[in-house]
Amino acid sequence: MARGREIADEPEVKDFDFPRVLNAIADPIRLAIVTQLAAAPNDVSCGSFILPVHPSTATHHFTALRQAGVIHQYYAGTSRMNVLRRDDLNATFPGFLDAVLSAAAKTQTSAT
Amino acid sequence: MARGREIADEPEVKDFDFPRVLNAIADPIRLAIVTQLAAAPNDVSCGSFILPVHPSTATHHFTALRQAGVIHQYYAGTSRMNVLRRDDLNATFPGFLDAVLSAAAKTQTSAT
DNA sequence: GCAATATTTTGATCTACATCAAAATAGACT
DNA sequence: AGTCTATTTTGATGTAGATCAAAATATTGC
Repeated sequence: MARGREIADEPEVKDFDFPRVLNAIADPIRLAIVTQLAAAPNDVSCGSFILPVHPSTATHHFTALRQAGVIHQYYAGTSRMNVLRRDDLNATFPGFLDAVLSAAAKTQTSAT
Repeated sequence: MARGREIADEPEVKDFDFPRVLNAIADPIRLAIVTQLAAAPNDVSCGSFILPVHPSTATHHFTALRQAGVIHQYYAGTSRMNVLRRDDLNATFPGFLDAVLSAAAKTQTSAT
């Protein structure tokens, strides 16, 4: 325990809003975050993503994903770790995440 | 024939760009257009959609959907008809359209 | 050709948000 | 406490795009 404090503004599953989720992943940078996170075997710290933007801009994108319910974040030491909310998304929007990931893999994201 | 002229800026299937498709349907008005179109038994004229925006704004949204490859448009008399490019989308992004439609049906679009 | 209907184009405005830089904060370690 | 690393917050800027109103265009039917 005490692995790290939770961030409080993640929506519960019952409050998931589909347009908001769509808007969150529609941004190329954020789609890159989601695909890199989905491909990683473990949780990923913010700084480990390969993104073509300034760290402060990346924070903004992580916040958008988190507040839409796409990712979960927690502190681990000085790093902030990111987890894809696969089960929550699958339960609420069946098939959506998988379809997005396979579609994104097909087209060049160009935001790496 | 001469059922109506085609509009020339619709992308071919091979040129489909997933981030662009995502961005197209991420707008609440455009998502409403897609869901209403998917639910309709026949092709739908622009004026038949129930949308909370000015007609000239609707035109802008139809253009975004068309240029992303989500819809096909053709003239029929004084009306412009809209068709969802189901087969093209399914072929390129398998499962994506169905997942979006069922997810959109679950959450209130609020843009009707 | 003229009128009526449907849609688009143009022009203008306004807001959302993606971006960066610099300063501030948080935790780990010595 | 002080330093180092990681990330966020604040502040400022710039641009994309959502919106409406008014004028223009297209097609049908008289």
